[in-house]
Amino acid sequence: MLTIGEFSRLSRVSVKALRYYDQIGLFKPEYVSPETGYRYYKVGQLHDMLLISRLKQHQFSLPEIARVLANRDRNTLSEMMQVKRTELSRQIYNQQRILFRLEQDIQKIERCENMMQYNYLIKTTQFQPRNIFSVRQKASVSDLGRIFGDLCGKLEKSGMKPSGPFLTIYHDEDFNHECTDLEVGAVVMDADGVGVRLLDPGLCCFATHIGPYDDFTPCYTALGEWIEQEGYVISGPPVELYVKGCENNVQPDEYVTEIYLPIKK
Amino acid sequence: MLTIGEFSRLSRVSVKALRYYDQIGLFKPEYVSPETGYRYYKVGQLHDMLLISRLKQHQFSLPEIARVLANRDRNTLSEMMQVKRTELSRQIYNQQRILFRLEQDIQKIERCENMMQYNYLIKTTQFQPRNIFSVRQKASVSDLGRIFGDLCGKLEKSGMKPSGPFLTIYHDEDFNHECTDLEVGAVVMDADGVGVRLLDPGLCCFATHIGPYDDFTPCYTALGEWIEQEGYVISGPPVELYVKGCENNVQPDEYVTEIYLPIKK
DNA sequence: GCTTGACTCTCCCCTAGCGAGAACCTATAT
DNA sequence: ATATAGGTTCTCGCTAGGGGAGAGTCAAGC
Repeated sequence: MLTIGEFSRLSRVSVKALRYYDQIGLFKPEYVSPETGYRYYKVGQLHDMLLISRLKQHQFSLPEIARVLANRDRNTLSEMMQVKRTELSRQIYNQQRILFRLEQDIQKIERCENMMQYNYLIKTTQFQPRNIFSVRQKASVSDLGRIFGDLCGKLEKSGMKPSGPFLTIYHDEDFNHECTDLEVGAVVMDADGVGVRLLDPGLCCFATHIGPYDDFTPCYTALGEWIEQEGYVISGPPVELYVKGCENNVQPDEYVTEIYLPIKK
Repeated sequence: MLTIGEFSRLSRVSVKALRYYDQIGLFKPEYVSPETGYRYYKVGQLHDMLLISRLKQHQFSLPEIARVLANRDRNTLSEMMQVKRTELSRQIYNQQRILFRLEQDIQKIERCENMMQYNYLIKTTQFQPRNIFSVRQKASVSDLGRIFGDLCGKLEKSGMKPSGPFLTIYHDEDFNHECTDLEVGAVVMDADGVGVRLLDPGLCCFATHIGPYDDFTPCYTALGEWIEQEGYVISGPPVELYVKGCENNVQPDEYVTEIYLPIKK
């Protein structure tokens, strides 16, 4: 039998982690002295620990590891590894995008520009009623691309063709990046189909944003300031209208997006 | 004045986060009603929040953001952004390595091999006394590369040339990936220099590991099992001897490493 | 004035452990 | 047999908030 320290050295897992795994029931020592509380492991347990730390290296969460340990067939494991792979490569993609934007901001600072400066134009307009074909669901903002893919599939199946830009409506009251109440859609001509609805008309202010889709937050901020200045109040969920996007074969730097906020006095 | 929900919508920051920032003193609402505890923000605060969420997008920690807000000169910010950039690109590199290893394991599973199988050979030997030139410090395992760089610099300055492989001794009793007591060194001939010391001789068992440096854990496990089988006890810190590494111009797949554990009956 | 629904508050638990501190246990040396 | 060193135990606080419960508050409509 090995003490926790000996087991830690052989398994290259910290004592803290071993205690924690015991506590949550993921991996228990062979024997715990009832008097002293000391944990004792046997050498044969090293193999299981090896699997656990391998999975941890692959960025499995502890509940996921527990699931692997519970049903030790090859299929479950293989499936979960595939999922991890896509998850991990998406993470890397995101990190790379973050790095790119960080470098852009570094350059801005070195050119003594304001990091937060953006090009936008705020105007007010009477929002025209438009027919939109849309799906609404709770999802993460980073899933928007996938949701648009689904939407295009549904559009095609319904036989409709978009006659105007794609758009997103943010229905949630308090914004949450991970899980927000999204409605994504496209402006269509034909109104006699499933899922088509009229976008509420009314007074709006909107900002025109030129550039990639990375971050529209400054537009929202500017709109908020403008609304207060002019003495209006927000009266509905914001709408993002992708006037010129990748589907128009233009570079991200030339994307045009309009961000609408319904307002009233 | 805006309620927390309105401010959340305009700044695209969750209500939870806003409350948390208030709690830790990072970003406080303009006014808090003493009776109801309701938080009220003013529109002008949106700009500061914009900076905060931008820094958060760049993966700044909240204490780091607080430091930026405390001294708002361009130099501090620029410096911290540079640091973040190197940090982030290192993270991406690590993620890519993880992904690569994950994919290797997926292939192993698909070929119905055991994910944990490794090639190693366990032998016992009388460890010869060797002169080593070494530095000892507490550091993270992932810093080993850097520490070896330092060591090479010091070696050159001292005029000594390594006559044998590089090595690492793990002095910590309980292993900790982030901060462990490492001694890295190289075997040298000349004994009359600073920092040169004799490696303790004695009975050892060792495993020869062939392949990249990703993970020696299975070797430690195998050594532990062998030691128990043969009725020995570990009597000192483990030593990793990089017999054939990148300095010998061989591919990672052909690296040879010997992992020693001092033992006694 | 009252109701109602939307909004907000605080409090507690969750991630995957690390770090520090106080108290207890074990093994070696005398 | 005991002193000492060093390993081991426990608990609390920390990251950066998310999720949910239960209760109080605000504003609009009747």
